[in-house]
Amino acid sequence: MNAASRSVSVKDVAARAGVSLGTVSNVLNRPDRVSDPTRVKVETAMRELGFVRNESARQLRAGHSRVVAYVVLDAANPFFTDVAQGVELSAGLADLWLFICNSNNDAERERAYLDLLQQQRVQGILITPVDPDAEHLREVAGRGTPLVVVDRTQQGLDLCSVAVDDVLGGRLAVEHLIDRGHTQVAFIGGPLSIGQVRDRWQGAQQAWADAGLPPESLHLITTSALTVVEGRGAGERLSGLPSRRRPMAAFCANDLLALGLLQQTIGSGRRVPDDLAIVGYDDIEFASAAAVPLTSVRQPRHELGRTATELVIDEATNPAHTHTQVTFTPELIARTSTLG
Amino acid sequence: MNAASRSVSVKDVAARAGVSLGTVSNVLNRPDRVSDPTRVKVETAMRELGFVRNESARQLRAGHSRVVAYVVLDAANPFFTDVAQGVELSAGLADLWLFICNSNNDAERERAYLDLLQQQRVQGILITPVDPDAEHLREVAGRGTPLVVVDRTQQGLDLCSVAVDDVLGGRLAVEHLIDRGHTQVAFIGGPLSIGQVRDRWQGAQQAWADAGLPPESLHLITTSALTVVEGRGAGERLSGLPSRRRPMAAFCANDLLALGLLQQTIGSGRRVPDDLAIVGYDDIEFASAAAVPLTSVRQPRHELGRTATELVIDEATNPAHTHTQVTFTPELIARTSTLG
DNA sequence: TTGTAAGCGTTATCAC
DNA sequence: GTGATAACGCTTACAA
Repeated sequence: MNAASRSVSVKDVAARAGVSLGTVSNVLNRPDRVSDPTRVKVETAMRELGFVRNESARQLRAGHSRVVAYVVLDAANPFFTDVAQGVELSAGLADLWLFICNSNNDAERERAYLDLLQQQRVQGILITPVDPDAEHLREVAGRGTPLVVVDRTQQGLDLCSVAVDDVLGGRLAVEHLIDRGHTQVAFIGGPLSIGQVRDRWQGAQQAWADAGLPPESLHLITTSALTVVEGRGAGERLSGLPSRRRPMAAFCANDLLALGLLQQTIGSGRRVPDDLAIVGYDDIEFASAAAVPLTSVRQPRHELGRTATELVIDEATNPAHTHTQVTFTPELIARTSTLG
Repeated sequence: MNAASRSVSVKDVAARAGVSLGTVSNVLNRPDRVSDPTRVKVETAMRELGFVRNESARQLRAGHSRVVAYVVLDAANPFFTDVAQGVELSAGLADLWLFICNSNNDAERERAYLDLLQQQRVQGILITPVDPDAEHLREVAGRGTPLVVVDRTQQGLDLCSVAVDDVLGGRLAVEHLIDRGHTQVAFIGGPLSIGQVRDRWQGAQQAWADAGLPPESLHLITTSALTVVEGRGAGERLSGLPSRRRPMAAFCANDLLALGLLQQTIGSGRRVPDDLAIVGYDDIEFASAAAVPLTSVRQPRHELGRTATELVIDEATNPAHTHTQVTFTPELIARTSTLG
């Protein structure tokens, strides 16, 4: 029971039990090949000494680990933890354990985690990358660690990916607002260096053009991050516009922005959706639980996680694996924030 | 570049560079002892072969890893991801990397993760346990893996812990409501098997008794989980009470409950705080961003994470380490949901 | 049924 | 400055 002591090895257990080291290993790995009395002796010794198998040695021998890792952009965004839940579920079925790593939107940290995980020889890496085109993602896969990009499609065919059609998602959101009769709409999101934001904005523009509406009545309001605070800021900018030109509807690039916008709108005495209709994106749990339940574009979060896990396992175990790009279809969930 | 091929070892690099294996190791660990031309040759070989250090072998040799893990109760609760952020920050300073594991409030999963992490010989484990008195927590520490309990105080002195005084937190919340003139208050939370909930409820009762108010006017409304959905359910039960006996104020055991209650209250046409004052607990970001900014009891989340990390590092590296129980003081943040 | 020994990839010690 | 070698703890043939 002394934390400072060297850790107990199979050799120590063998000595204590008065058997050879191979027998101890047999107790651990093929208990049926060991006689009952011997087995009991060994198990007793293990308990008495507080033996804990050394996974490094095990893995060094076996050549692979029982872990998959998911490197997320932002652990505080419920969207990613929901995807992670999907991963956990299907990883568990394959007897794999999940470690979540937070890159915090920092390319340096992302790289460092990727290096560490490769060195650990994890079974596979799932990642929502800062930059899906970064060379080092391809290197990882090339060096033998299966890797799947989550929430971004890959243009190349040299990596697996699971994603949602964000252009379509943007379309759905704006078509819905057009259906509700809006002719002045704000798109709120940014920075545009984030691919997801770019795609949703593009979809919004397409829907707008298809409806024959003039481009200048679809307003772009960029933010510096996809957070609640930025959403409130965008609301203030919106309020500042002269009422003639002020959009009566907003499509936010994610739900955190939409929740911030919602709060600022209600807080300044205006009503949702009467004074401002709001559409979010992701359909996180807080969206339906908002003071005014939020219309949002739903992504199949658990399925993203599940599919990504299946792909990474296939890449790890199936010699005939071919890289696959899976795209899911988003769905608009209409609630009070646009329906009144 | 073939994912199926055996992974490249120092031996392969040595062969390719035409040097001995020891020299390759020197390039990696003491580059100053190697002549420039040799170093360049070796580095080139590494690049060409796509060499990735094997952490298992490294760790087997070194005896310890560069990882700390934080086992959380619920990865989807922003409170825990905020604590995790504090951990990441200070772990980074010690050149340690953080893996987040989600027990999902399941004692079985918690155990399995603890086993895996011990086997991995991680530098230390931080954990918000399902049951802080569980024997296996003590066993972990006893077997040599430093372990710190986060967000629960330990009665025994045989483990490190960092926590917030939840009894005091409960007091602060209810004293605030008493100050605002309330004489009928509901405590909403559960299940009471969760220690945090028990402590907050106890603090609430103490404040109530100290003010000389009758126990029957402090209503206990238990929930089956600390979630938004349960908060809405509690709101419905509250609405169902005859108006004479209906409390005009509620103290929720965490912010997720409070947000659910807030939504249900506003959604059913009542006003906050005029018809119902609400106090939450944790002060997560969504609290201040709610439609009615939420009065909440703030816990120093980042500091919890930071301190826990420092303790676990001390336990791992300082032979004179003594187990320490750190308790932080919570703080009431008064906002519109009680102030009007 | 049990014991012996080789080897996984790395690092560090010691000769050269 | 460089190269051979032992050791870390475990698993698995194979020998007894």
